[in-house]
Amino acid sequence: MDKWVLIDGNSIIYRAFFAMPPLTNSAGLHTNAVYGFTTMLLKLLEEEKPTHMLVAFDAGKVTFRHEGYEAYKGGREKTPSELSEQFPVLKELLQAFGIAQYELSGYEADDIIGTLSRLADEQGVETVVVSGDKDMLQLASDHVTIALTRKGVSEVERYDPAEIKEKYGLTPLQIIDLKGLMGDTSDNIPGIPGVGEKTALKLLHEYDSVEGVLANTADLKGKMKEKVETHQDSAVMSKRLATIFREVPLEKSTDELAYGGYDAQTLADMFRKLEFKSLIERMALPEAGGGADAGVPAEAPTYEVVSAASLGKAELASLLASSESVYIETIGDNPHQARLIGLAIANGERIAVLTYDDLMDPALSAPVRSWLEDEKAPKRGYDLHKAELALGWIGISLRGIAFDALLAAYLLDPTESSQTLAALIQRHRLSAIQTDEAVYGKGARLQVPEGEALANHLAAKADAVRRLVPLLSEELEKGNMTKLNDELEQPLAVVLAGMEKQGIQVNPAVLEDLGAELEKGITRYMSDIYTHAGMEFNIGSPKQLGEVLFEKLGLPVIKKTKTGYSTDAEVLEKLEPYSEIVKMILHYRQLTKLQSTYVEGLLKEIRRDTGKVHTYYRQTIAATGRLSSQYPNLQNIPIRLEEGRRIRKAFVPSEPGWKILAADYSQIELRVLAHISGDEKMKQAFIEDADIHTKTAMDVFGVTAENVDANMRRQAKAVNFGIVYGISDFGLSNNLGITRKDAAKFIEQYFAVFEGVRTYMDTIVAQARQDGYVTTLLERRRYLPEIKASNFNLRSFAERTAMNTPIQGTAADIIKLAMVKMDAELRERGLRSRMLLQVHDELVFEVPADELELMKTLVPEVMESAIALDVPLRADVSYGDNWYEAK
DNA sequence: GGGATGGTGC
DNA sequence: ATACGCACCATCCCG
Repeated sequence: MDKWVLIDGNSIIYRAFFAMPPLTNSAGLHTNAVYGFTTMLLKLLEEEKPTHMLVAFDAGKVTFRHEGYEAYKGGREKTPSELSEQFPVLKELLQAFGIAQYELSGYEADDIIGTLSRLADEQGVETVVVSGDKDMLQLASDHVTIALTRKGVSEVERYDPAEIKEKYGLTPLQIIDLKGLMGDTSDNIPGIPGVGEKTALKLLHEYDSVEGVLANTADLKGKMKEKVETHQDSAVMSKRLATIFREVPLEKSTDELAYGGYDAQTLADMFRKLEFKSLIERMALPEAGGGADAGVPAEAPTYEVVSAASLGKAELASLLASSESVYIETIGDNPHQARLIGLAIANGERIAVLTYDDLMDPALSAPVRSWLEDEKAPKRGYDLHKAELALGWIGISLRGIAFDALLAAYLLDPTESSQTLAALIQRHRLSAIQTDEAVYGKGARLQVPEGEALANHLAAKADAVRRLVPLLSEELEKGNMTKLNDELEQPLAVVLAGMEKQGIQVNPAVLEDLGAELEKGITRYMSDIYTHAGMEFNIGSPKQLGEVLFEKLGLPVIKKTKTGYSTDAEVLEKLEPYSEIVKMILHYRQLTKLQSTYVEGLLKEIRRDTGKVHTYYRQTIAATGRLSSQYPNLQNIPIRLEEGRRIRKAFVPSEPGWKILAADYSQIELRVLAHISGDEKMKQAFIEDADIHTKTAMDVFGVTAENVDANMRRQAKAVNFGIVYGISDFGLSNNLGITRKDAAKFIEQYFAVFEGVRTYMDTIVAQARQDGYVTTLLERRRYLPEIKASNFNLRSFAERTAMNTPIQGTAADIIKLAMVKMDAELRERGLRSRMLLQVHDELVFEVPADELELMKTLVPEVMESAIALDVPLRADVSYGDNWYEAK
């Protein structure tokens, strides 16, 4: 199915020029209009996925419209040189994109587009016309929609005939009449003086067209009649000028508009010239600078793709023995439900591909299965954690994972948003492969190809992995992260997969009972809220809620969001004194949150076959090195409020008589801070195992332990938290509800006591500025380019990150170490106890009765000895019949 | 389908 | 003229 996108080049570049702030590259070339144009192009490419594309330009100054009306487009300001110098640049850029461009002497861009859109109509090709000019609406039809720039350039508003009808009450062709009547000052088209949009629309609704109006001047009255009658000729001429000419003698065939995608290297070079660094990043274009070796040619494959079925036994065995990489393809985000598509195994010469069906054919796949399960056969791949789970659910255990390109790429830059294989190999300037989206489609249009197309794609990925492995290994080595990868993250991936496959039992009856109870509360609050408001509305809609609270009930507006009134909990708490309805809304929110996210959400995640939920820990998401948890997220199960905490009663052991045992690190982040800052006072506090917040209060307020009241401790606690997050007076003042000045004083007092902490904060920021990155105790790294930004916000954010990441990241390192050690310990001791969950500073196990006593001491022991710091680590352990009881 | 808003955890 | 760090997921609402 073809899709054409036709762009009015002149119109868009003008819009872009005026919409964007001035921008120049270091050579002094203005680039703002080109930049704006580019962002619009990218958006169009992504959203429309055109098969054909054309940017049309006006050619020269004189067009056929000037014949008979020389003043056409007269009175326009001369194009500023800052813009005119960008035209040739834009044309060069379009070439780099591989997008066709066209101009024809004597015609305007409108006319070229009008002619093409006529062809599109005739051929029934779906087409989008992009312009900033409302005139274009006359081209709208069943097949042609018009996208007009709204504000800026990248935002467009689309019009089909129905929408034009709705907005103006006109057909597309009547848009011409509209302009005939009202004129257009920017094109110096006169229309009928004194007739604006309002009047013109009224006339057209009555008489349909310019001709209709002129034929019925008798019906008109007074001034209006006079105006129309005296300017009849002007109206007719204006209509003619406004009519887009749709019979331009094009010298281009529509085949020449075909868009085949851009060459990443060419585009990257162009962007580099323009200094569009953010776009290079965003599009994951090859990084290294132009020069002689720019433009890595897309090499012809150096390998042979074969179906495993076509290989002889010996051939397959030899390939497996010499394999350098494996790519295992799954479709679907949740690996516990992902569809296994197939796999490709590569050595330098040959790549064998097995489809899912091949894998399910025992005769054919036996050697491959045993290779996959062979601990001693090393596998180098991409996202083998996910592969291990997907394989696990079809009865194949993946063993012998030696290297994972995804994991390595994450360690090399944990903030990189796209770690897809396609992005990775572009970053390493290897010859490109197709993106998954290009091969498989997405969303509703997801369609996995069969046969050769699939085999080639899997093979390309396996080969990409094969070539990436040595590059990534070397980079890890350079970054001192080989050990982190080989001895912590990689082993952890296997431990995590084990926990996830094991899953945790959830008792649905507990959730259902809780759900029924919540439902009652929700119903009650809902009706109370309606009564109070004097109307029914959707309480869950911040928009409607805002209208009720701030317009109907007239409560004071505390805070606004981009789109309207803010109604978050912080705002509502401030509104409590004004109306009883506020508290009801807060309660309603609490209950519906529990109901939808935790009761219904969790029930949906229970697998019928196991009665368990199997979360998926993602190891390559969080910039600090923490894990994240999905499907369901088991790292944010409520605990703070009793109502929510009861959700935890549903998490139970999977075997009768077993217990849930949980152990959590006490103050691990502050202990880490004490260690890395070396602050003597703080270290001493932990060595004495004091209550750190009380101790902080004593030191900061200069009082004895007995004189620390609850409020002082609360404030000290807030400061401690602030310190961990990279403190600012603004943040602390916000949190404690005190003035910024007082907060600043508070922080100053804190630093006066904990001098070592102050020194650490200063040093780490300076170090980040010098190195461009910060590290954790185990050499995990995070780059902070914005630490040098001139923008205060960006820079401050980077500075806080520099303070926080080593702390949060080291804490993550430590619990990860504990997990790997714990897993080994359970194995070596032949225990049946199972590690099930990790919640950042907590580990959750299920434990048979006869191992309970042992585990109560073993778990904290392993956690506390995971690493030796200058302060002791402490883990508290508890257990019960469910997660709630283990407190 | 995706952005905005809001809320849960550590 | 100023958002203390890191996540995931629900609903609403617009296109």
